[in-house]
Amino acid sequence: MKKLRTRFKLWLSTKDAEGVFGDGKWRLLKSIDTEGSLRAASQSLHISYRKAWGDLKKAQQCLNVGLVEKQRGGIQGGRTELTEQGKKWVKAYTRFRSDIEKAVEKAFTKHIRRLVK
Amino acid sequence: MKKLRTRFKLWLSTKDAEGVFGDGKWRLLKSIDTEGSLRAASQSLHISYRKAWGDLKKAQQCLNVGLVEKQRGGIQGGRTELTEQGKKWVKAYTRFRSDIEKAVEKAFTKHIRRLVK
DNA sequence: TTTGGTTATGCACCACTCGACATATCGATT
DNA sequence: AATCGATATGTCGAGTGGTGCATAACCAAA
Repeated sequence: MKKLRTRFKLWLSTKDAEGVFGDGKWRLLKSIDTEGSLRAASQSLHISYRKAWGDLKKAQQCLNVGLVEKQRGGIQGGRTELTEQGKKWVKAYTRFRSDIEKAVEKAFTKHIRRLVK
Repeated sequence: MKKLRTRFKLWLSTKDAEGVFGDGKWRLLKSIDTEGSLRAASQSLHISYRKAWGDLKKAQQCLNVGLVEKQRGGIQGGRTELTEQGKKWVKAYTRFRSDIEKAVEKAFTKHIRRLVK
């Protein structure tokens, strides 16, 4: 028997929209926070700017929350920063995700490991 | 703020293959157990027989475990039943998944709910 | 031995997602 | 006002996974 590893995906949805927030958008927000711009964040994550921009738009629209503050123009072209709300979301989701990660490992050990042996 | 719902996907992988077991294959095994055939199981789950067959093959090959016993021919055409190992997998994964489901709800309440409020 | 419903498997097509482009717009600084 | 790099947004093509045939093999019962 090959060694097994757990995998999981976690996200939030509304009645109208699937995937309004999840690991991808969480990583995006974190990256925006450290990089200071949407473009730099997308490059850092190795995803297209197009996708990053779409994801961010979707999250903000569906959650109806201002996660970031964007600015266009200027000599640096522009910037994107997390709002206080955005930072709160990152923190909360980080803890949320961490709890699940631990639970997955624990449950795997408890229920699957012995079966696989 | 729209009401949020948690979503998660759970699966197991090896170094060589992604998704050797997970919610889909778990549901498939459960359905095989109640339906008695792969065809009936796939119809019950509203997935194509083609996919069900492929999923089952992949799980058995990658886990290197005999999850089902199949029989072809006969007046009823054939049948597919879970082996003891298959039943053990279903039970173990059921408990595994249930633990995660509870953890997700709990963590959501703890970390996200108040933020959304 | 004919039949019928299932397992077995390849292949073409389809829907969906994402990435790559192509532009357009913005605006503080020079 | 000219510049420069980021935001904003549509589109088209590639990759992926699933569906829908098509077809073969199987075999207990009639």
